[in-house]
Amino acid sequence: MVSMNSTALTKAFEPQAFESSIYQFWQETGCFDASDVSVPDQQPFCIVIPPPNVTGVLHMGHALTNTIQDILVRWRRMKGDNTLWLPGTDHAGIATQAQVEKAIAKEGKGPEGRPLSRHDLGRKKFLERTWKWKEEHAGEITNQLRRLGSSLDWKRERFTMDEGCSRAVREVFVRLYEEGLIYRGERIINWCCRCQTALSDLEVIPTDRKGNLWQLRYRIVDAQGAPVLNADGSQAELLIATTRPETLLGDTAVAVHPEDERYLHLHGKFAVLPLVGRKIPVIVDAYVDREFGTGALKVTPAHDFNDADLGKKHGLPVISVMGKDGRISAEGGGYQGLKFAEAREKVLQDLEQQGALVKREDHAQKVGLCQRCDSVAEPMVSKQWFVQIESLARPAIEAVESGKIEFSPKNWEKTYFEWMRNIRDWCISRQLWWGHQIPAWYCSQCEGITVSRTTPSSCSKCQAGSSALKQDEDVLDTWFSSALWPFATLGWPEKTSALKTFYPTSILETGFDILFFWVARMIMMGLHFMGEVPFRKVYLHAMVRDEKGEKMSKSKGNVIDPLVLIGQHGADPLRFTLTAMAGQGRDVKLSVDRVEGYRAFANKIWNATKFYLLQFEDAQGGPITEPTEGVAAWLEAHRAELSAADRWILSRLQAVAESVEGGFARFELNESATALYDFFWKELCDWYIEFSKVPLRQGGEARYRTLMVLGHVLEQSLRLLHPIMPFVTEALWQALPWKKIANTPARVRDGKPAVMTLMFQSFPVAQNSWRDAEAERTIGALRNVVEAIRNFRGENNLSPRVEFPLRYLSTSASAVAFLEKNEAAILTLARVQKLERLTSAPASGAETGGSEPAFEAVILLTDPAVELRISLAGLVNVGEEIKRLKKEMERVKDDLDFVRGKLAKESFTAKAPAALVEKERQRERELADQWKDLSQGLARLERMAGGTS
RNA sequence: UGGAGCGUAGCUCAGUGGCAGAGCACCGCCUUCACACGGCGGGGGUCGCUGGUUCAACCCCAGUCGCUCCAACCA
Repeated sequence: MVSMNSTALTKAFEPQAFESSIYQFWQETGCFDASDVSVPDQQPFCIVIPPPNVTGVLHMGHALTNTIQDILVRWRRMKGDNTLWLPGTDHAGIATQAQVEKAIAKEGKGPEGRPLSRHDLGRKKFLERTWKWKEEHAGEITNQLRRLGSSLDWKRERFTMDEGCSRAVREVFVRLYEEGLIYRGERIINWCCRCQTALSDLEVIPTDRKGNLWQLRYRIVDAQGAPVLNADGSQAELLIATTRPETLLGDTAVAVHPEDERYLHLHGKFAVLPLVGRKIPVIVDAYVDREFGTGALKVTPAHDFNDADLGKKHGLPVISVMGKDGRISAEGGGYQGLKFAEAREKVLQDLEQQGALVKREDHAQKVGLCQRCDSVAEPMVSKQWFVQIESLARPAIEAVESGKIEFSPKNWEKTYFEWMRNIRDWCISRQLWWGHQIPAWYCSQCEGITVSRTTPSSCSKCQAGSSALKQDEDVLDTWFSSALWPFATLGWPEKTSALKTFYPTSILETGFDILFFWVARMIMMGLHFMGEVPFRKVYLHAMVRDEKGEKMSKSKGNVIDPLVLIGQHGADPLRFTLTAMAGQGRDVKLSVDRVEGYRAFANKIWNATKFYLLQFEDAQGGPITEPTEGVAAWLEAHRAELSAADRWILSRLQAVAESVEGGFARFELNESATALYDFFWKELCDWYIEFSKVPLRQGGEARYRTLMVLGHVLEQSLRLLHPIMPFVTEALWQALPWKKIANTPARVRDGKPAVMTLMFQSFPVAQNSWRDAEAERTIGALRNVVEAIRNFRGENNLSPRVEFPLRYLSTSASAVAFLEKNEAAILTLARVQKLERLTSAPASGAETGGSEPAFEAVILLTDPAVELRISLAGLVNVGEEIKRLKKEMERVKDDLDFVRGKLAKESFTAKAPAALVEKERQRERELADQWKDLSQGLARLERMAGGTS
């Protein structure tokens, strides 16, 4: 048996004192380790981590996703599953390369005094540098995940560029190529001039920009180049509208709507491109919007996605006028070498000079920005590798349609379908160095392509030797390797036992922002290569924002650093906050106040446990011995001896266990969190522990019994809380006197030593036999009595130090019995001197002339049905009590009016359920009685006030 | 343009066809022997707006306004 050294509990919750040592204990004793093979009747449960960028730092989004995953994993582990949470990091092509390039640039100057670039180092040296950078930084984020408490199986940690993943990438690439699903082609793609690479559609963020809409005048000619004249003999012209005049250098057509009457006479004619002089056809296509601009548009197939489609449809030539450096290419004639923005100005100037610029107006437009660097992404034609995606998408759509994969929240399925059904081929080549180099070789002899899992020794087309072969310089999109994550990390393409045990994985938990980037692609690749979905359920959490609901960003300076919060308040309060606030379908607006509030909750748990332990040490009559049969069995055997409070808290424990389980199962973790918060604080601490002080003081059997109940409830609560707050619960659980290993996880049965940890205790299951409606009613009544007296005290600003006797009057035998039985609890909780039963209403002192109390407060209760009386002599002046009574009467009056109004309507009494009507009638009677008693009490007090003044 | 989500107390959010809830903040009283990171009490809301369904609507339906996000072919 491996155990932890437990130390005395500090006075208050101090997470810094135990978090790191507890994590170390878990990790060193193998608590996180999964087993490649489940034991009989053990379920596998697996989540693969969404791999964070290897050189990244933990932000709130990571904190949220990993908290949620850790909760699910810890919960399933406690339920006895063979649980694997697989860690790893992503090489993050562009992001990482950019970091290293930045570092190099700072280091020195290259030729001509420019900052040193990767090209000065060369590919080999640069990659060496990047690997070194990766090794230096990789530990940072994984250590941060540890600080959060993540129970990841670190022995299986993977990296998207490790040997296994790289092999999987090559395998997938080659197979898809052989199946014709990967091709190389010259097509329009998004190009980031700053990052100098192609981007996929997803990596370009459409952004609103203020722009202009210009109208340009084109001259119309016929096929022979002769001017076309209007009816009046003037030169026929066409006005087109454009937001990007500089692209006209590459225009190969103008387009109008086929039914646009303004342009019918131009069908089959040609336009002369200003500045360039090229004769281009007027094409007709229903795609053109007649309402927009002039209803005529210029077509630039090389630099606009829609125009590319049009060009393809109409067989237009593609003229690329922009280079990868973001400057006009040789095709641009006199504009060559200008940057796009410069070219625009020059083109406009020249057009104006020629009289071809007709009009300029303001126009809001969308400009695509590079996701990484925020610079404008230019559509241009380029030779790239693509995945032919449609045949991969089809089964991926079906998998969700058929329910083999379920999304939560469900409405994301709609978004998923929408995207998948309109999916475009995926550009997978990137002009970077950091990443998986494309396993394609070009032959200098025959120009053939050889695609191979390993470096080929000869050209597959002409058999030329390896010296004739040159590997493609480009690397694959980072998301290409991420798409293989669920099976590559489990050993694919080898048929490993881990793959057999854990694929398909159970749940994929991530943010909806990478639904298309990652989730959809994993589904496609998983289905294609494993023949099975990669996961059964997808849970998409919301975004973490600041307390104002704004996206956290470095530039806004509103970033809340999870590590700072962990340092200040501990990992558990942060985890609890994220859990409590992560309701489905709603952004998480994180406020530090909230974290502080839940730190107080952790402190509450801490002190409640301390209270219990204190009782243990103070036991009178020798140390308390553990029942040999165990606490749970003891409780079962002694059920009949339990008090109402005992049965009540045990009943409530079942209710909270059910809520917690339900919340976890339905991904409504906030429900689990709030159920635990309310139970632990408001029921266990505020009431049960207060009740328990009476029997604990009493000693003997009552004390023993109470310690059994309290110990049991506390220990079960720690189990229920553990998935959300692993550190503090483990620290406290280790300090408990009696612990048994309750279940036998796989690793114990493997013959390794068992570990004494809360992590492996069975997760409480609600037991209906402990549900006790009668006890819940009793305690409810008891609370009513205590609260009524506290309320009286509060409203009269009476210090708890001021004790007074309480007298009561009741015609209900059960109410009398109830008060007699619970006298001790009432005296303690309401701080009452003594409890005295009256058999008849006392007359006021003035009426009897005797020694009866001069005047009394009257408090009416319906459950229990009693009239409480508190002598006011020396406590409260009559005026104050009259005020209180009047306020009370007002409340009763309002309620009574409401109920009577309801009952007065025949439509209600006739159509509402009979039970409800009866309930309302009952309520009306009670309120009427109260009203009567209160008015009598008030009249008496007013007489008294009159008499004494 | 289409789709989704959200509008409930000063703030952040739960919530249910049957008399509106929590945390924080606020105001009283209390250093009561687990906890001042605490205890007890209190004030505070036309549940965005307008209609409809219903005996009964914060909840269901239709519309409307506002905010946020996503997908987009209006150059």
